Amino acid sequence: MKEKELRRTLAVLPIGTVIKLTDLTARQIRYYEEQGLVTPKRNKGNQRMYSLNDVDRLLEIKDYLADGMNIAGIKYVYQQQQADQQAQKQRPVTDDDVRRILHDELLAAGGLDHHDQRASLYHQNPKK
Amino acid sequence: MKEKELRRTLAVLPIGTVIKLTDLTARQIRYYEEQGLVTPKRNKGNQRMYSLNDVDRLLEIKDYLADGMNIAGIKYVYQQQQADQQAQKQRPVTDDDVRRILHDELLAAGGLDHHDQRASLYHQNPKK
DNA sequence: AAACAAATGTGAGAAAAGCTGACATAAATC
DNA sequence: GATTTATGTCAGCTTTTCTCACATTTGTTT
Repeated sequence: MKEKELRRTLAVLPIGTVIKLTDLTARQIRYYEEQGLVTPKRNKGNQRMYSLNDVDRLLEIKDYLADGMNIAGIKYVYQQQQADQQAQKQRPVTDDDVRRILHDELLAAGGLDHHDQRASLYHQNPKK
Repeated sequence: MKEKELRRTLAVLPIGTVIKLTDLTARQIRYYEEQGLVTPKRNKGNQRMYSLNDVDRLLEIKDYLADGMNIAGIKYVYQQQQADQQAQKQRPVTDDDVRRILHDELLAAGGLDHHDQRASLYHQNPKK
């Protein structure tokens, strides 16, 4: 997984932050979770921790609802997407895939901005 | 400012998250702030909120300290960097700069992954 | 219209996390 | 051996988050 994606999946945002970022209420956010639309991690104290991807997901949900779709509909959309992804995994790799993957790898290799090798968010050092 | 940079400057991480990310103690993090090495924002409840850039800064500080540098030294380094940036601002724009800027802009224009135009993390909608 | 379901509001009581300020301590430096 | 530097620890208080329950609103169904 590329470092940018990693950063987007890090569950580091408490619900208060998500409230500000999405302009949803805590009640709404927890309700959408109850409905299985988002699944935040929990910290040691059992508090919900969200990733940037979760925030995007919540903004999407907000949009869908504003469009008149109901939660059952949204649930269906996400189930469908997941099914698509599963199917994708079965599909054999084409030449075109190879080219695209190679291209992505090159971008990733050149795009890092770590300050040095000793300590980094994404590659933890062994404890001393 | 490009959206990636924007994301890195968003002060959304409470100290508990930063502790996990940096493996520093709360005491250390607050002490470095006391020494002017980081300046987290505060939320409405007066709690410190850190950005990803702040986290990088803290990891840097950790490295410097591990290298035997003391806080006065680190302070000096950051003052120096800030002075450099100030000087940079005075300098006129060269042809090379223009090329680099144009290149960055193009990358940014093609690299966005917003789901749609209505709601987004980085361009808030007007309240209804 | 009455009843129902969906989505959200609201409040209580408890737990977790964060704050400041003070004092303690280990290691390095004078 | 006295100071300074960097960090640990504790106490008392505030803020945030948790779950659970009940209320309200709006659109749909009998």
